Amino acid sequence: MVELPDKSASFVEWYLAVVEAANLSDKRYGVKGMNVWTPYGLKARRNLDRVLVREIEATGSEAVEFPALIPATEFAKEKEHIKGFDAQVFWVTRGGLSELDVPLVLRPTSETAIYPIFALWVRSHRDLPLNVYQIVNTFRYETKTTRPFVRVREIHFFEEHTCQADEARATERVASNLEAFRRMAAAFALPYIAVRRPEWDKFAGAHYSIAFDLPLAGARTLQVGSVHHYRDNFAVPYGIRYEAPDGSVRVVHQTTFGLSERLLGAIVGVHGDAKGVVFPTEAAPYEVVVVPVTTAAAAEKVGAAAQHVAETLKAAGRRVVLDAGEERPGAKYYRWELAGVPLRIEVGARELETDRWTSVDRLGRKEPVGRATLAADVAARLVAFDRELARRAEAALAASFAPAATLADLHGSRQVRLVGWCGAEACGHAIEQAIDGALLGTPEGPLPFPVVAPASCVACGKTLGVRLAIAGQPM
RNA sequence: GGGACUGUGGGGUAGCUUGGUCCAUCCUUCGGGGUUCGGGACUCCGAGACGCCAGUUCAAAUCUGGCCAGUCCCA
Repeated sequence: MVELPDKSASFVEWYLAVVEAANLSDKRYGVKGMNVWTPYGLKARRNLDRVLVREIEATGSEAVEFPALIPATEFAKEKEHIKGFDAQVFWVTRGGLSELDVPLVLRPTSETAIYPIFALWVRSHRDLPLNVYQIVNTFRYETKTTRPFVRVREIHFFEEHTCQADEARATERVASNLEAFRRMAAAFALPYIAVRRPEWDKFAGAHYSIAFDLPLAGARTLQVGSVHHYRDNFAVPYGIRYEAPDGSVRVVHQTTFGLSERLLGAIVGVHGDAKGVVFPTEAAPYEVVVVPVTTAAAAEKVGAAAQHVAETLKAAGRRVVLDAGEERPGAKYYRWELAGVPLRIEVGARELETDRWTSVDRLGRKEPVGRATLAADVAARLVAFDRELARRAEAALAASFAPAATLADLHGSRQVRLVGWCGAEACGHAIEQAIDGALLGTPEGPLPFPVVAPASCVACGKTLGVRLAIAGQPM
C-alpha cells in the first residue's frame, strides 16, 4: 500500500514519492544524479522520443550521432561557451595507465563536438540549410541536489543543431522549432509559456535563448527545453563557412533546440495527482489496462473475454496490458492508477450479459464501450481523456500566474508573477532577489491566458520601454 | 560553493543516548499452499537488512574518523 504526500502542500516530496512508487526510475545506483531507467520508465521515455522524432523530422531534420568525448582544444574555442560550462564538465584525463596529452571532455552539450565537423560538411550554399539532431546522453557535473528527470548528471538529451545561410533564416528556424515544440507539448497535453531569457541567463554562447517554462507548484517553474539563436558566434571560431551563389565566402548562422527527460518530469509534475502518475495517451507505456473481474462461477468465460478484449485492442495498434494476476480487482485498480494508465477496461460477469464493457479513465470517468465497436470507442475515449487532461492543465497553468505591482508583492509569492520590467539588468536582479528566484524573461508570443500590460517597471518605476516579464522560482 | 541532518531486508520503521539483552522489532513486499474475487481480502508456511572502508574494544547496528549516497537549508 502506498501513501503519497500531499501534492499541493509538499510538491517535491510528492514528486519523489510518485516517481519511486510508480517505478519510473531507480535512484539506488550509487552515483549522484545517475539513475537507472526501469522497464516502465523507459517505455514512457521512448514514447516521448518517438513524438520528438516525429515532429522534428517533419521539419526536415535528420538524425546523426556524434561521439561523447570532445578534445579540450575544441571545447575551448568559443570563449563564452567554455566560461558557461567549464565548472560543470566531467573530464577524461587518462587512457589506461597513461595520462592523455589532450584531455577529453565528456560532452555537457554537443556544440563543440559537432561544429568542427560542420565546418567540413558545409562548403556551398547548396549544403544549406543543414538541420540535424541527435538523441544522446550528455553529462554535467551538477553540484546541487539532483532529482530524477529534473536535475541529473547523465542527461538523456535531444539536441538539434542547424546551420542557415544568414541571420534571418536562422530566425526562421527558431520559429519553426517553436512551432515544433508547440506540437510536441500538445501531444502530451502540456501547456507552457515560451520566454525569451534575459541577457545574463541565456545559453553560454548564444545570441538569444527562448525557453519553455511550465509552472509546477507555487512560484516554482520547470524549464523543459529551449531554442537558441547563435548568430555566427560559433560559426566564426569553428570556421563554418560556405560559398554563396555570387562567389563570396560567408559564415553560417546557427540555431539549436534542446529537450531532455525533464519532459517526463513535467508530465509527472503537471498531470500527476493524489493517486499517482497520470500519463497522457501518447506518453503512456500502456494506453489501456484490461482487468478481468473473475468469480468462481465465471472464471473461464471472463478470462477468455478479457484476453479477447486485449487482443482486439492490440490488433488495433493499442499499447495494452492484460492484468490477469491473482490480486483482487480493487488492488489492481489502485496499482494501475498509480502507474498512470489512461484507460481501464473492466471485464466481468456483469458485462458478459450485455454488449458492452465498462471503461474508466484515469480521471475517474466511467463509461461503457461497445463490444462490437471496441477499438473505435476506446480511441474516442482516449481522445476525450487527453482533451480533458489538457483542459485541466491549462486551467491550472492560468491559475498559477498572477500580476505583481510592487517588489513587496514578490516576497514569498505562491504564484509565478507577471511584472513590468524596464529591461535594465539591475532592475532584473532586484526582481530576482524579491521573488527569491529568477527573472525568467519576456514572453515570446502571446501568453495562453489574458494579461494586462504593465504600466511601469516594478523595480524602478520607470514607464519608458516597459515590457511584461515573468518572475518565478526555477526548480 | 557553504552548512545541517540522515543511512537497519525490495520499501517504510523500532533499536543507537548508556557497546553485550539483537543469529535484531513491527508494517509492507517477495516465494509457496488453501479459501476468495465488482475499489487496497483472509489464513498457514517460508525468504529477506545494520551504506562502504578504517579505528577504538574482550565485544560495535550502537562510539570515532574518512569516503559514498540521500534529504533539507543558505550563497
